[in-house]
Amino acid sequence: MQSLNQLFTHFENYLPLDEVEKKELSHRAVERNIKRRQFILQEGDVCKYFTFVISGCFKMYGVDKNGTDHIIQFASENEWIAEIGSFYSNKPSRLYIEAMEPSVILQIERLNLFHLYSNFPKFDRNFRVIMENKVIDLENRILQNISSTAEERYQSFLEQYPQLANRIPNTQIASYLGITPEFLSKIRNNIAKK
Amino acid sequence: MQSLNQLFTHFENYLPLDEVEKKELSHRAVERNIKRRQFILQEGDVCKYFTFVISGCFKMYGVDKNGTDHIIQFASENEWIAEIGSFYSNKPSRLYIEAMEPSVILQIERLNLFHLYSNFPKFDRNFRVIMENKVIDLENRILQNISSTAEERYQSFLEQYPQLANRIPNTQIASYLGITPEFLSKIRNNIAKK
DNA sequence: TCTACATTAAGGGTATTTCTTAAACTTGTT
DNA sequence: AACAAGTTTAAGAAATACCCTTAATGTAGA
Repeated sequence: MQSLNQLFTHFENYLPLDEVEKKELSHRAVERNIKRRQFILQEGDVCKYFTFVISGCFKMYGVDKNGTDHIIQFASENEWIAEIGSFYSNKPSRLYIEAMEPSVILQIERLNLFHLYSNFPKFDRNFRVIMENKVIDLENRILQNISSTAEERYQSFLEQYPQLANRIPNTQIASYLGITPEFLSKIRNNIAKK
Repeated sequence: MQSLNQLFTHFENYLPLDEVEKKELSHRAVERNIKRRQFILQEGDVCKYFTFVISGCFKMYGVDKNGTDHIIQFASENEWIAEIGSFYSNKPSRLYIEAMEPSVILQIERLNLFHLYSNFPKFDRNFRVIMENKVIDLENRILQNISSTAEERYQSFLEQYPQLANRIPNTQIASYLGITPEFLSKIRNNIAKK
């Protein structure tokens, strides 16, 4: 299956899987087609899957008391997305994960992932490294958030995710940066003037 | 050694170590006493150690172009601290790690940690889980940062880290929250009035 | 132990950033 | 064609930074 090969290739960035591991993984990952605007996780539900994006794009976000969305993470091709807290604790999620484009994903259920972890230590290793990289990204984003103006944050977003910036609406970028769409529009206007 | 027992106990929260693993770990962890204001990592240096705090308290922070500190993380008893990006890539760190109190730590060097990972898969497992928990914390903090006012962020800091709040100066809390000390002072004044 | 220096906390006034609201306009979707 | 979603503009309001002063508290050295 094409999608599985893409996932195997992804693991080439870490410790590559051997044939037995590939076979085990292929038995435990399920491919799904997701429509634009379709949810793969809703607030109140338990996050049952670790999701790998084959094609398309997702956002994970929380909704505040005023009904405003706040995007914590985007995930596009070859990225993992899950509400980890809910996934491991089996408790209801406070977050949503929603497709921003028609997408294809591979999903691994909790017990299946546990099986891989327990029988093939390479998965512990690879996911340790995947998580470490996520920690690095999140710490950088925190530093940005507490030390930079909205305009600086927008500029670094453009530098860090040039592909995403062309793909998703500015309203969503504003939500990710923690500013209003109106203010982002003003920022873009300022930048254009320079 | 007392410190090592404290570290072994910490691993009881994950997959507890067996005797061989404890022995290996004890050969590869070095205890150090650190003075208040002493750095265990400075900007431009490579982060050579994964550090476990036995007692005392540290901050990891970046300094912006104006010379202002921005605290990314505190670490006190039984917490890990490292500039992971620098540690694994062997590249110079952009961050500092500094003791806020006289402290005792256990440090593991990169190659020693790699040895543990490679020979005792339990370390991959345990650090995978440690990293996952860090990702959960960081994602919560991001959500707070992009969705709440400074006063709300301060209130949740007090709820989440009541011990720390009594231990460290408000200037440092302000730096962690991404606001000026003056503004935090005003927030505290507002809260007191209620 | 005492003094000197540095750090911390609080407060006031002004400047800047960012939000809110509302409307008009454009683009995309069905 | 019709509706929903995204973008822009603008004015006033709120949040927060910046700069400065004073007072209290810690800390280190003679």
